[in-house]
Amino acid sequence: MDAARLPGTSATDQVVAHVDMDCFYAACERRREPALEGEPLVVGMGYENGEAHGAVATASYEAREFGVESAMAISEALERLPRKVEAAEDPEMSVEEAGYYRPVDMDHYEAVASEVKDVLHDVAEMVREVSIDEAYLDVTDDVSWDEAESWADTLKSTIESAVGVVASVGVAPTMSAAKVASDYDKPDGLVVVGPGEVREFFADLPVEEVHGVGPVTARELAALDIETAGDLAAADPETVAERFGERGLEIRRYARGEDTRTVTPKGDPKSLSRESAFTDAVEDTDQKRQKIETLASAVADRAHRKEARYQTIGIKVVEPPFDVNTRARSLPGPVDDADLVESVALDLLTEFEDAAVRKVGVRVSNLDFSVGEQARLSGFDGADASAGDSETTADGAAPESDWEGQVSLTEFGDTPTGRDEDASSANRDGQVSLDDFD
DNA sequence: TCTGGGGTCCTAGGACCC
DNA sequence: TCTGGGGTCCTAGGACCC
Repeated sequence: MDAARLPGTSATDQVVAHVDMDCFYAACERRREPALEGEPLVVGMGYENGEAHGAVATASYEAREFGVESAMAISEALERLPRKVEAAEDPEMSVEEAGYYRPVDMDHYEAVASEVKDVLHDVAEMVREVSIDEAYLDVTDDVSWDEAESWADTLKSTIESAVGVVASVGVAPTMSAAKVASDYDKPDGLVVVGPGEVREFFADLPVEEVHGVGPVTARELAALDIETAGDLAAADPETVAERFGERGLEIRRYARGEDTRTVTPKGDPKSLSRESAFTDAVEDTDQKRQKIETLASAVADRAHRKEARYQTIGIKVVEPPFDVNTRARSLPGPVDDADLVESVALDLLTEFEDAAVRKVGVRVSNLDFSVGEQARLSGFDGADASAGDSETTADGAAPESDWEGQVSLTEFGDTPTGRDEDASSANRDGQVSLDDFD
């Protein structure tokens, strides 16, 4: 709480910039296809040229004029904004009232994003990359409040000339205010909110603008007559806490301009997943199993490339209309084993054998980035190869290798208490067999 | 003619331990 | 036999973000 904010170390002393690329996917498409400049442009996820499935990932501002919005079904977007080619062939349609559609091409966007990130790392020591098109910069030591606006303007020009895409930038004393500021005057925005101006800046904004307030919370807040960020800032903390818990107090603090978070680099991921939707709901077991197998192998492959081992394997099954089910199973210790991901995922799927399913996903979590090379390099000589306390192993036996050269799972009981018994029972014959997980 | 896919964090209840 | 508290881990679901 406030006690943690000692004088002189308060997070409100920061100068934080939030950089948010405008319509990033669309901007990337235009960069390599300049004819799209100024035209209504929709980039669709799960979209293929000429098809109508998928959803809108990004709509250019010109496309938004036609009512096309992010996350909208492509089929609906097409009703509001037909494809240019079709409009050209149909005398009933006006080419003026049509637009261009492109499928998402993540590899390309990643490449452009890395050019942007290079610029950001050039101008700031501390950068937190939030997503492909968004980052926070801590420039406290380099930029005074007097210089903030011209500094941000220079940054915007640099990005545009070096990379060819446009960013909106917000500068504020806190991360939450900087984020709102970057969004305030989009596109091509530049908003500086000085220290002491944050509360006033928030006051009249709709409460949904506060980071962490989504549709559900906004609706519940409205029922309490809290409709602006100013209302939330002034709300009775006990009422908010009672209704929304700790999260409620947090969004209230954000609305008050109180945000003690500091800009730190993004750490290792907590989970990795892949999911995929069927064109129509599917009941056929083989189709479901096949998709799970594909996703399992993709997830395992990604984890392997990232040198992440995982202790929990899970699936997600979405039943129509949007009934999300998740199932997960934890292993006695972290593994890197594609076959195991597949067999556990398929086993978890059996519960949904008869269900109509519109989408499935596979996820690995409880990730461990620390042990992989150590286990290999240490040669299983009894050194602590895990992040946990191997000396607390129940039987005190020396580590032994099991299948695929991994350290015996008994070594990975992750707490000194309680878990070792589970681990050794899964390992009763001194070897881990796949049967233990099936 | 029905909405991608990739994440994070929080909460609640049960199991289990001391 | 009944009664207590503190703590961790696990699973499942939900809200939110981009």
